[in-house]
Amino acid sequence: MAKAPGLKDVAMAAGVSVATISRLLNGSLVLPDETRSRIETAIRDLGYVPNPHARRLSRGRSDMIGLVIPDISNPFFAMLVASIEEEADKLGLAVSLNATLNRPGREMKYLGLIEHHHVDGLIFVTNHPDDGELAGLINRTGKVVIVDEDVPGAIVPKLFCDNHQGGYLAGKHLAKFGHNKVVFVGGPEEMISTARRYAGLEQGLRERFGEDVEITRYCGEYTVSSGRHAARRFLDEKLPASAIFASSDEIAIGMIEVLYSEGVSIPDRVSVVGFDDVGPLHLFAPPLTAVRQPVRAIGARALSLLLQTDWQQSETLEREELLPVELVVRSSVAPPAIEKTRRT
Amino acid sequence: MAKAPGLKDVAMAAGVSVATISRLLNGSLVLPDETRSRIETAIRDLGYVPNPHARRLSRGRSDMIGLVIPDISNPFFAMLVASIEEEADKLGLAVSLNATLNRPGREMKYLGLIEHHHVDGLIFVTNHPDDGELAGLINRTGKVVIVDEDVPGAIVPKLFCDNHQGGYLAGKHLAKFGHNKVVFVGGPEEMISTARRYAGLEQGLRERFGEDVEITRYCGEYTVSSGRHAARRFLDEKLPASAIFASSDEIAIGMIEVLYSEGVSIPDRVSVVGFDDVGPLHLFAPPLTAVRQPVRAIGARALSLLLQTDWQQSETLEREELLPVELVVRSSVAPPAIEKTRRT
DNA sequence: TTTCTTTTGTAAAGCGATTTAGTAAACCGA
DNA sequence: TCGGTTTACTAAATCGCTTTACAAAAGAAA
Repeated sequence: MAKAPGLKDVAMAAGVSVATISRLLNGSLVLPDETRSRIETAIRDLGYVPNPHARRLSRGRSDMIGLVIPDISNPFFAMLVASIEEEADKLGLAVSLNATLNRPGREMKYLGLIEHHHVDGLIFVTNHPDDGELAGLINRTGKVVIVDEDVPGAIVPKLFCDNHQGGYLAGKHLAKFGHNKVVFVGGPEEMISTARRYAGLEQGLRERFGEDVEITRYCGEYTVSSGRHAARRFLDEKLPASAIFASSDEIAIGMIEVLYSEGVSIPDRVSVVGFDDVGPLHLFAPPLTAVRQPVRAIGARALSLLLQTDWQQSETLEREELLPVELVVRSSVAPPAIEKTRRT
Repeated sequence: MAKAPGLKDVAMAAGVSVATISRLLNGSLVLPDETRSRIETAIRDLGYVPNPHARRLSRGRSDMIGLVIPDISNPFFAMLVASIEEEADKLGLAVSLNATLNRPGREMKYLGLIEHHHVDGLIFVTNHPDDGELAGLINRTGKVVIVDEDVPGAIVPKLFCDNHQGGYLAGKHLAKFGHNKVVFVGGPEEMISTARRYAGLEQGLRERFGEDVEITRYCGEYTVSSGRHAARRFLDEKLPASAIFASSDEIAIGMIEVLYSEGVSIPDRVSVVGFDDVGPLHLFAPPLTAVRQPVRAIGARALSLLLQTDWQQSETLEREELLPVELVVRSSVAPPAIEKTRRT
C-alpha cells in the first residue's frame, strides 16, 4: 500500500500549488470552475484526505472536544456520552473520552488537555466535592462547561437537571400517599444534587404536612454499594420511616437488593422513589417509581453550550441552566401500611 | 495567560538545544546528571508539556486508538468502552470514540481513520451482517481487532465470548428443568452470535432429550423493540414452548415487558434465560437467570490484542479467541407447568 | 496608452515537535 | 603525542498543512 497522498501530490497532479488547494479546501479562495474541477478531480483520483495532525498543528486547534466523565460504565454517564458524541459527530467534531474513575488528580490532568491545545473545549462531569482547587484550575483554563454536578466557584456555563424540582415531585408524590416520615438517601453531602433534591423533597412534603414532617438524611455516594449500606443502616436503625427517596438508580438498586434479601417488601412495608430512571426500572419488582432525568437533552445542550458560548464575554459565562425532570409513576409507592395500622 | 511554552523556550532556559531535550525526553540520549537536572528544572519551571499535535505529526503516529461501537448508550457496549478506556489510559493511549448508530457507511468512514493516520489502531465492534465490503476494507487497512461480533472474511485478530458455550449452558439448564420445547430469540440471523448460541442451545437440549427437542427460532435485532416484537409473535402463534432463551439483555427486557403486560407469568407459564447479564437483572421480577458475558475481560483483552499483534506476520493475524461465559442462576426458570399438567 | 483593479494564483514562513547525521572536546592506551 | 574511541551535544531537515504577503495577467477606466 503506497503512502497516503499528500497535498503536494495533489498539487502536482492538478498543476497548481499546494497553497491553492489548501485555500480552496478551506474556502479562503474562489477559483474559476475550470481550475476547481481540475483540482477536485485530482483529489478524487488520488483519494486525498487531509492529514488531521498536520492540520491541527497548523491551525492551532483540533476540532476535538474532551469529555471528562467519572465512569462510562455507569448507564447514566454512558447515555450522556452517547448523546454528546452523537451531536459532536454531526458537527464534524471528534470526541476524546477521559474517565476519571475516582482516581485523584485525574480531573486536573485532563483539564490540562485544554491548556496544551489537545482539545478545543471540555465538557466536565465530576462526582465528588472540590476544595476549590479544581474551580481555580477551571477558571484559569476556560472553555469548560460543567455538567450534572457543580464545581462551586468555577465561572463557566453550567448545566444541571432541575434537582429541586425532582425532589419536589418525589415529595409531593409521597405526600399524596400519606408519607410524612421518609428517608432521603443522597450522594455526597456537599454536592448540589444532594442538597437540592433534599430541599425539593422537603418542600414537597411540607406543602402537605407542614411541620409534621420527618426526613432522615443519609449521605454517601451514587453507587450500588452505598445504596446497600444505606439500606442496612435503615434496617438497623429501625427508623419509623415509611418511604425512601433514593437519589440515583445505583443507590436504588443497592437498597432494593438488601431490602429484598431481608424480606422487606416494597411497597407494602416501605415505598421507594428513585432518581435518574435510566435503567430498566419498569421491570423491577415492583416497577420503580422514579424521577427521570432528561439525559439526552443534557448531552445535546452541553455541547451547544460549549460551542455557543462567547468565551471572551465574561458576563455570559456565569450562567446556570436547568433542564426539567419528570416523575414516572409506577408501583413502588403505596400508602404507609405500618402507620395506618398504628393509627387505626 | 501567556502562550504555552514550547521546546524552544525550555532549550533557551536550560542553555541547550531543542534536539537535546527532545532526545532526552524520548530516551534516545543519556545525559550527565548535571545537564539532565538543569533541563528537568527548566521543564518544571516553565510547566512545559509537549504539544501532542506536533508530536503526532512528527512521529507519524498518534498514540491514540479508535473505538468503533454501534451505540454507547447500550450498557453492554458502555461497559466495553469503559474497560478499554481504562486499559488504554494505563498505557498512556488516548481513545477516540466513534459510534456508528446503525448509520450506513459509518463503519467504512471510521475505518478510514486508520488509513489516514488519525489513529494507530482500531477496535471494531459491529452489530449487523456484512456483504464482504467491510471485510475487504478491513483487510486493506489492517491494525484492526474485531470484537464481539464477527466480520466474516476479515483476516485480523478476533475476540468473542464463547457463544456456543453460552447457548449450551442455557440449554443444559433448561433441560435440567424439563424444557424440551423452547423459543430461541436471537439477533440477526447471519451473525455468529446468533448461530453459535443457537447451536449451543440445541446441543444442551439434545444431550438430555435426544430427538425429542423442539426449538423455534426467532431472529431479529439485539434491541428492546425486537424483543417486544418476538414476545408478541410468541403469544400470537400460541407456541407450545415452555421456555425462552433471549439472546441479549435488550431482547429479554422487551420480551418481559410484553409478557407482563399480557399477564404471562414468569416462570410459571414460561421460563426465561437471558444473555449478557450487564443490567440489574437480579432485581427483575422474577430475578432473571442469564448467561453472563465477561465484558470487562473482553475490553481489556481487545486492547492487548491490538497492541501485541505483530501486524507483519500474516499467520498470527488469523486468530480467534474465545472468552468463557458463565451461567448466573436466579429464578426465572422453573419446570414447565403446562406440560406437566398435560402429562399427569 | 496608461494606470488602477480585479482575478488568479504562488512562494515561503510558520506550527512544534522528531530524528539523522555529524562535530567538538575529552579521554585513553601505546 | 598521536590516532582512536567515547562522551556530550547540535544543526538542520522533516512531518503535512495553513496562511500571509505578494505577483503576474487580465480587464476596466481615464
